[in-house]
Amino acid sequence: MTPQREKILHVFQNLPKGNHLSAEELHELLEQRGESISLSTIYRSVKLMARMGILRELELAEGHKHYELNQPYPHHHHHVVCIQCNKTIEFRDDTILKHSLKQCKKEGFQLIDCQLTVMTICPEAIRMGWPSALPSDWCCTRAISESKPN
Amino acid sequence: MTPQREKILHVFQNLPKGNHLSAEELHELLEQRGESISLSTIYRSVKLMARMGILRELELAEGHKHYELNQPYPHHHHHVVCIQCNKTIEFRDDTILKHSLKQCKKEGFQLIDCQLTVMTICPEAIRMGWPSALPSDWCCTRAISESKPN
DNA sequence: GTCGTTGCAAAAGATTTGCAGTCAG
DNA sequence: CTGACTGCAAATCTTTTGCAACGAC
Repeated sequence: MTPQREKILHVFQNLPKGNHLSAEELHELLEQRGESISLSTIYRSVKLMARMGILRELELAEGHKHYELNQPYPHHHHHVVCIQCNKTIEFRDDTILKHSLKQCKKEGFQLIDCQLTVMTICPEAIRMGWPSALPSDWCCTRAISESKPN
Repeated sequence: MTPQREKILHVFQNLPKGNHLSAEELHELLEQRGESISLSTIYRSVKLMARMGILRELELAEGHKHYELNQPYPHHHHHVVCIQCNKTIEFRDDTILKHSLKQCKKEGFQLIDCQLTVMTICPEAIRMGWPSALPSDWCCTRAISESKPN
């Protein structure tokens, strides 16, 4: 545990529920607080923490990874993502974890994390006539307004 | 449907069960068959097909995406991945799809695909004393021998 | 001193994009 | 002719790495 790693962990622990950060975003956020940490260190730290099971590495179809705390049982959650606009919704379903554990036991693997990612088209996009009527970069108004929550 | 897209689709349809290809691998494979398609077109095509729900875009912790056919119901499957060596095992569990559908209905989203990815440590790595005794690039012998299945 | 960690700059990859040429309708 | 698609090369973006310096023990 180094000061840098503590700061990073601290950010995630105080992140509003449902938020997740990319390495780049985490870097900017720390920059703004005057606690600047080099981008390399951030990449190294989040990767390390993900390997230790402290953080979850999320792949929400945006070309870069997002990280969030790997919450133990009661706060463990999964994601529904719109592949058109990347709008993301969290949901809890503890049976998923049970099913994952079952598979792990069966094969002798040790579980670190499990993520159910549900790729979807959001209601707005459907309403807009997806897929034919929509250019590939069209985005919900809602998703646009939420895309920079910080 | 263009000749290039048909060829790509054809490759996936004839891929042995359980295999998945990166854009790069798909490109090489077509090259070898003398049906060369430019890498750009491959990227554009697989992305398009993933958006249409024909292919699944898999993120199996290897730094690049893999694709496979998005099989409907009875062949739909999920993945257990070792985060140490990337060894991947497929498993079927149809209840996952049911749970995903439930969430989609609840929120009014239209399901394209759902993927449960279970991050684990494989038995070999545990036996080797993970995490302390293992360098981050250590890899199971089994995973090494399987890493180039084609 | 040694070992693990950091920051910087450079490198490495994977993926995307601009653009001109091609083809079907 | 128009619109969609391809191939090539260049660009972009994220992530990793080499290396010298630093700090704890």
